[in-house]
Formats: sequence, structure tokens, C-alpha cells
Amino acid sequence: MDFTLSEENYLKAIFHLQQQSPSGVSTNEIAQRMKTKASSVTDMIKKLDAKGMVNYVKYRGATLTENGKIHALQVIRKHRLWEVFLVDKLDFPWDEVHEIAEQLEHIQSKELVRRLDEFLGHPQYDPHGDPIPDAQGNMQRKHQLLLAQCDDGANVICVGVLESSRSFLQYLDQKHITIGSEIKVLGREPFDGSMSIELDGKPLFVSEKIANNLYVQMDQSLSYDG
Amino acid sequence: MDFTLSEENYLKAIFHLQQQSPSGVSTNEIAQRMKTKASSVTDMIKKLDAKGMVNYVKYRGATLTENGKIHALQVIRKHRLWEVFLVDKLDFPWDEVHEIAEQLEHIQSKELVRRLDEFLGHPQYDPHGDPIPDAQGNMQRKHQLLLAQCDDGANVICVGVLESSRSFLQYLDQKHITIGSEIKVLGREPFDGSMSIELDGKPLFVSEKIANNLYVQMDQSLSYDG
DNA sequence: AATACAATTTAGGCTAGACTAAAAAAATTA
DNA sequence: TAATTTTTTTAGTCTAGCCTAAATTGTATT
Repeated sequence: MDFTLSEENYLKAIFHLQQQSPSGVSTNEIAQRMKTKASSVTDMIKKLDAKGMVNYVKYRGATLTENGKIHALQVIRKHRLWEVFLVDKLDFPWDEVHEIAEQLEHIQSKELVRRLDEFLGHPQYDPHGDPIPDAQGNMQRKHQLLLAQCDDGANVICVGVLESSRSFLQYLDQKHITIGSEIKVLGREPFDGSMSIELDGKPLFVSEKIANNLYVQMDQSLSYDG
Repeated sequence: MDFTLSEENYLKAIFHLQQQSPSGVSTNEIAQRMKTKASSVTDMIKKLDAKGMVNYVKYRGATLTENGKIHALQVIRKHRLWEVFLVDKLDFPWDEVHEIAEQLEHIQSKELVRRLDEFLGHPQYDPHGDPIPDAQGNMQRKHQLLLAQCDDGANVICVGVLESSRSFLQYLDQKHITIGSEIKVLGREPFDGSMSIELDGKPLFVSEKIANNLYVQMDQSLSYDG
């Protein structure tokens, strides 16, 4: 079964939207994400339904079939592997790789993906901390804990970003917040939700919006005695 | 100026055909190479003419303009750089990289090409011995000397292939003829043009067709005293 | 339950890039 | 040069993927 570039982009979009609305993704949601019109989406989900990639019920939106999910995950796998390549091997800044990976993810060659994965040392996460599905389409659960949800005094490690817009990533670069940074929550301002933290030993203030877009993990080395 | 995948493929085809017919490439020649019909070609060269990429005269075929040539060379540059990547970094066999490079050559990002070139160590030749144009579109002349044209007794080094069809490349692999192989011409059979050679010290017979598809260079280490 | 509003689908068009068949021009042959 | 063949162009179709406008269905409100 072959897919056009457009079909693959729809599958990917539906996959991502499905995370939030597992009961069915609406035409409008897809249209908004793909920057197309609802009528175009209707056409395409009919086509994907005919190909057995989604289940489509008129006026009720679409859900991926098992095959649809597998294919979407393969595209996501390629996207994230290429991002690792661009950052680790070509030294691209992490805020510049998304657009290029959007193109590279459509290159068709199973063997290429296999060898690329091997060349990169079978990475588990992309440069933004998102998990990379394996060749069978198994993907670890995304990180769940946001910095904003941490208790005061918590010691955590930055493991990923929620939004990966260019401006957010550039902000993080500027403040030297990277994946792997050690963060200690010092306290927060009730009025605006901004947090006072210690970043790799140095004090820093971050807005609530920032804290809501940073995934963190409890720091194992400090969580038991501190 | 942006180009579609199809436009880039036409530019590339015209560039290659122009090497043989510099006075103008005919509609039929292009159609044959692109595996389309002549009428489709007429449509496209009109479009490329309007974009200033070719000069088109009705019934007289097309020639690339300076801009057209520059763009074609950039696509060829990308194709050959990706082939180097696939063979040198991902260990692909040289007969498997063409189809994948046909896809990768259309990825759009100047910066990606710059970094890829650097990552590969600014290679001058692709895995088949074809020269890689530089960022300005300058390309060395293709190798000119074919094994079939060598005098008896000549000591040469294999530097490239003319045709790079899969079956030819696999034949070379099987006989352990690689780029860099040392070849001494022992003699030839007048009847069928087949040649008797010494390959890295071992004797071998090759047909005229093989000898007509192998580019060689005089072996400098042996050409002055031998 | 009736009405109003929002979401979705249908109908019909558009463009790129292919195609076929027919017409026109160029090249070849007699 | 005239006739024939080949090449090229034109005219008209087709499909994918998008669009707008109108019609339909679902949802929310009274």
C-alpha cells in the first residue's frame, strides 16, 4: 500500500489529535491543524476510509484503524529519527530541524530507516524529548509531568518540551535550559503562577507559560535522601 | 523561485541530455528519458520557459538558460551528496542508492546541503565516480577515458562508471572491480572486442560492453617508468 | 419541541501534471 | 519538388487535492 505525501500528513495529524480526543477526531479539528478547509478534509478522510486507514462515520469524525495507526507511527518514527540526525550529526540547532524533518519523513525506504536508526545508535528520544516509536510502532508514553505541576522544593530534570515552537526553543537556549538540566523548584507566585527555580545551580524566574511547556522527571539521584 | 518535484526532474533530465546534444534537446528525447509522453513534455517546457529556466522554440526543442543550469546542478549536487552519505555513512551497497537519492535530492534546505557536505568532508566524487558540483554549480569534467580505449600494456586505475545500472554495478561487485582498482591491459580479442586484463594482480576477461562502461585514469605511479 | 447556530457534507470549480487523439510542422524519401 | 513518414503541438480528458458556496445534519437554547 502506497501513500501520497498528503495522505501521510493527514494520518499524522489524526494520530496526534486522537491523543486528546480518542473518541473521534472532528473534521474541523483536522482542518485547523492542516490549515485546509473542512470540505477538503471530508474528501480526504473518505479516501483514507476507503483505504482502510480510518473509520469514518458521517458527521461523527474519524478514528485511525490499526493499520492507520501503524502507518502514522512509521511516519512519526522517520520524522524523529531525522531530527536526531540533523541535531546530533549535522549540528543543527534544535529549533531549526522541524521543517526539514517534515520533508524527510516522507522518504520511502524501509532499509533507509533501518540503517539510519542503527547509524544513530537506536535513539529513544528526539532532540525535543519526544519518544521515537520502534520499527513495530511501539512508542513509550510521552512524559507526563510538567514543571508547573511540581511541588515546591522538588528536584527534577528537564526531559522534554510540550510545544516546540521556534520561539519557545530559542527562549530555552537563551536561558540555557536544555534537556538534562537540573531544576529545583524554589517557590511560586500565586498571582501569575510564575516560578522561582534553581537551574543547574543558578537562580531563575520562569513564567507559568514556560513551566506549562517543560516536561520534567523526578531526579532519582536526589529523590530519596536529598 | 520555487520548483515542484516534477519541474526539478525535467531540469535534471534536460541538463543530462544537453551534454550529448548541446544545440537543443528534443521533446521526444525528454519524453523517453522521463518516461512520459511528448505532449506532457511540451506542456512542461512551456512552463519552464515562462519561468526563465529554459529557452524553448516551437518544434526546435529546449536548452537550459544559465539559471536553469544552475538549478539543475544544485539538484545533481544534492543527489550525489546524498549518495555519498548513503554509501559512506549508512553502508549501503552502491547499487542501491540511486532510487533513494532520487527522493532525497528534492529536499529543500540550503543549510542542510551545506552541513551535509561538511559532514561528508566535502567529497569531490559520488560512489559511482561522478563529480559533485560545488555550491556555485561548478563541476569538474567527467572522466573521459574508457577502459576500452586504452592501449595494450597500459596501467590504469578505475575511477568511475558510465552506466550505473544495478546489474552492471552488481557485476562489478562480483568481479571485485571497484573504484580504485588497478588494471593492466594485457590484450584484446579483435573479433568481439573483449579484453584480457590484470585486476589488482589477478587475470580477468571482460567483454567489450564492460570495457565501454568503465572510466579509468592513467596510473601516475606507473606511467613514467613502470 | 421548535428554533437558531455551528459543524459537516455536497456540488461544482480550479490547477498541476499526466494522458489520448487529431492536427500541424519538419524531415526524409522518391 | 512532391509524397510520405516522423516529430511536435494542440485540443480535450482525467485525477489528486485543494477551494467556495449552498445544502444538510447535529447541537444548544428557549
